[in-house]
Amino acid sequence: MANRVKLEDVAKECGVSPATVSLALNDNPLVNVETKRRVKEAADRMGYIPNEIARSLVKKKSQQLGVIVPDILNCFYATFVSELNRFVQSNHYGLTISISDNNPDRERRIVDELIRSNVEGVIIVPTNEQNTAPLYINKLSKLKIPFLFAVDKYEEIEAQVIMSDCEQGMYDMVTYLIAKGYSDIAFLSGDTSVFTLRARADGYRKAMDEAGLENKMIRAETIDYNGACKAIEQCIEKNQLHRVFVCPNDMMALGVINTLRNHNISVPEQCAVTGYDNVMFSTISTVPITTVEQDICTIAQNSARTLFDMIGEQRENIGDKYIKTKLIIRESC
Amino acid sequence: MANRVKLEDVAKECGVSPATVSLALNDNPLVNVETKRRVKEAADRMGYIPNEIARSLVKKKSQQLGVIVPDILNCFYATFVSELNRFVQSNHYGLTISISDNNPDRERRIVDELIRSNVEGVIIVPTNEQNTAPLYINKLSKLKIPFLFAVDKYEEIEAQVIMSDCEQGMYDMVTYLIAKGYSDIAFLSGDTSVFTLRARADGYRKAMDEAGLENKMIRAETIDYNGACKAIEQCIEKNQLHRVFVCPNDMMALGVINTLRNHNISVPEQCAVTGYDNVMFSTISTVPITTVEQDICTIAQNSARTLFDMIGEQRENIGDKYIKTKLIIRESC
DNA sequence: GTGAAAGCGCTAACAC
DNA sequence: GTGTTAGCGCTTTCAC
Repeated sequence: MANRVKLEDVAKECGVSPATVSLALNDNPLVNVETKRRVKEAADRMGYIPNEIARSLVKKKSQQLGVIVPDILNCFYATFVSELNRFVQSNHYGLTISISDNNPDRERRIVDELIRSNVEGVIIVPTNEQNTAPLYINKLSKLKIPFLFAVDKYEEIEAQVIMSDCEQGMYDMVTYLIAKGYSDIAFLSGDTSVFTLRARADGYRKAMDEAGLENKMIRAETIDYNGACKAIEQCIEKNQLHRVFVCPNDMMALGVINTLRNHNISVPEQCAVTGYDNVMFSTISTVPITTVEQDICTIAQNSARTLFDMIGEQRENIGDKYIKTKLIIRESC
Repeated sequence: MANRVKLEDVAKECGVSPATVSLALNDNPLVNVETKRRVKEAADRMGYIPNEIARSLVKKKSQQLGVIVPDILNCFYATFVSELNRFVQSNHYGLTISISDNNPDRERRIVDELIRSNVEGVIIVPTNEQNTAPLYINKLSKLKIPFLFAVDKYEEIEAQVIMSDCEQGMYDMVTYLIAKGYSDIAFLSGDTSVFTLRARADGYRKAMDEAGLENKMIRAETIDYNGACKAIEQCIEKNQLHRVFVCPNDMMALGVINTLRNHNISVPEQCAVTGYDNVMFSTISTVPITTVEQDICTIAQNSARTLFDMIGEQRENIGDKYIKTKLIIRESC
């Protein structure tokens, strides 16, 4: 970062003032075409690279957005970030990607860092931990830095949210299963402190209740692949299998399928299984998994667009958005 | 970014100069303890947040590193980024994560952006495309911005590289298979323009040659799940199955296993299968996959440490590092 | 111990 | 059309 060619050097080389160089390089129409050409040629030849830091300082605009995700190893979040990145880039903004490691405290510190580095807006994908009233909300509001929550939400917090309508998605799934003639439908649940998960359970209950069927909740220790495997092992031991196992995510569905198959229980013939999210795993399973797709691209694009709107118009909350989900029917049920 | 509390405001509030506030807040021992306390209290009370952009400008240090990965959806790269992030953070640096979408041109543009934003060093995970002599190398060198390649490399380029010893890893795997008594061992290959992939094929050949066994290369159109499925379907059609299918990555191994099982060919009894990388998929398969683990954590940490060294000591290339791999034996062979 | 002053590299009025 | 000037918010000599 030392001894770079700067505006002044180019100016001297061309025998004009730094101001003219600045205007020329920014294609200001006021500058004479010939001068512009000369300046640009010189800048190019001298290997001039503008210093964005200096530029940001004077413009009071960093041209950067921040996004915080709990975990980049989770395909779901990774897809979100990937889409968001594309969209933000195409709007000539930069995206600062931060990882909270599912730690609310780390999330808070990241917000601080983002503020210090002058991002113009922040998209927060909540951790899967309870977080009643993060103080950073106040900080961001006070500084008038637009922000919103995406993919999931902290229920107690009043703020713009953009996420899937997970309850409806699960309702659609269970309704479909019932229409197909199934009635012994169990739901693999887990820690209910996470909003989206509770929403999925609610969707299941609603559909079952409406059909007059009995709710059958199976509690997994963890809501992941291993948790599902263990839960099903127990069902098998106790000889309490159900005709359908509805899972709140695809990883669990995969765990259920693999465990059943390893016990020579055929899917979908003896037991049907469904997932949620439509991540890559759901196609890669030995039996492709019927699932509910969250339109993560739309969520990402909507988040970015909304944030840009908030930045431009100083508009605050424009009302939560719940993005429609889509039933993906494959062979596991 | 407007109307924030700044150093000057805190100075006025405390009746001292901005210089003193700056020193106090940075815990300079020259400042009187009592003054320091007063200043800190005021800064805190007034909600002062330092402006990193201004600070970077004057210090000529951005306190940021940049990393470029081809694709954040790939678990492998995601793990790398995740680890790198942790390590960089703990060194009080920020990490700018950029995604090249496997596009050399985009990679070049990102390097430009990183330079403009004054990162102090860059870690590049190459795209899977040929890239004989990216010009950005010269740019970075000329500006004395330390950089290195990690995970994979562009063969034609002279630069610091940190990656797994993939050839040795595959050699170990095939040697193990041979020792186990297998002899009809086929290798699923694909596009050989990628260095790491060619290295794996080389490791296979070396081990087979040494044992005096016949090389059996099967060419897949793409080196992913679907490519592997198709390739195996063809083998089955032509009735050309082999006793062992060695795959250059876990996704392909999974494709092979699922395809075989869907044709009621048992793994590992009738056909054994091996993977490479030890990503999550390899445990999640119906038959846990025997694979070669790339120690991605070590690669990430080594990359960061080396880059920090280069930044600190203006040291250039310190010789390539090839990280040892590890054979992970599971049930697929 | 503290303050005054200069300046990091750039932009944006306002002159000319 | 182009140059002059005054900062953006902070750090860092160097006086006092």
